[in-house]
Amino acid sequence: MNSLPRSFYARSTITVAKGLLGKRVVRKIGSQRISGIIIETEAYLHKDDPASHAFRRKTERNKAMFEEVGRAYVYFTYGMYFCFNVVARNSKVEAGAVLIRNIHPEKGIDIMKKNRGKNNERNLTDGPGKLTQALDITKKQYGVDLTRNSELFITDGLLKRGKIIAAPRIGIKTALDNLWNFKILL
DNA sequence: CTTGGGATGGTCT
DNA sequence: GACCATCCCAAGG
Repeated sequence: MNSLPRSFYARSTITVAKGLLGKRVVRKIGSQRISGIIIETEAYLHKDDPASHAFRRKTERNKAMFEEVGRAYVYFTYGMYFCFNVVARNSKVEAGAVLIRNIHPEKGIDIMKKNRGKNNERNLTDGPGKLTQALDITKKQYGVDLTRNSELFITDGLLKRGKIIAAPRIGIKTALDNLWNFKILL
């Protein structure tokens, strides 16, 4: 299965956030392969989104949000966890990214359990900090090109259609009337 | 099932 | 010096 092309990510951030639902995240580490189906995402925009890291200005941390679409934006948060985003925006705006919040584990479940230090399959990847732990995504993956079949990429999934639920984004205190958290019913 | 507090450190003001 | 796009565990219903 081939990676999604750059053009997939060169659309409005909200469109891409919805479009990523049902797609497959693949992590290759040596001969090991871990994968899961994306079931929850969030869109983060630019100047019109006070909850976004890119709201104020381009900085060392958020610069990926302003650079090439289809690459990974990884950041460290709460002193302990990494969050994995996909850079996505149309040509009219300067910054944007989609946070991957929840994936349904597919391949490499034993490796995920080992990476997480947990055996409970239910809590393996159902949160942005949990799935980066399970897939061993850290700042080393900052800026990785997700359109190439290398260490980390995204392909078409098996899910073609499903009902999408929009809700306020999690863990933020502003812009709560923007329903930019998206989930797909399996 | 839900709630609340602590862990922990980079980033921005 | 304050703020986090979080998670875990323990305690209560």
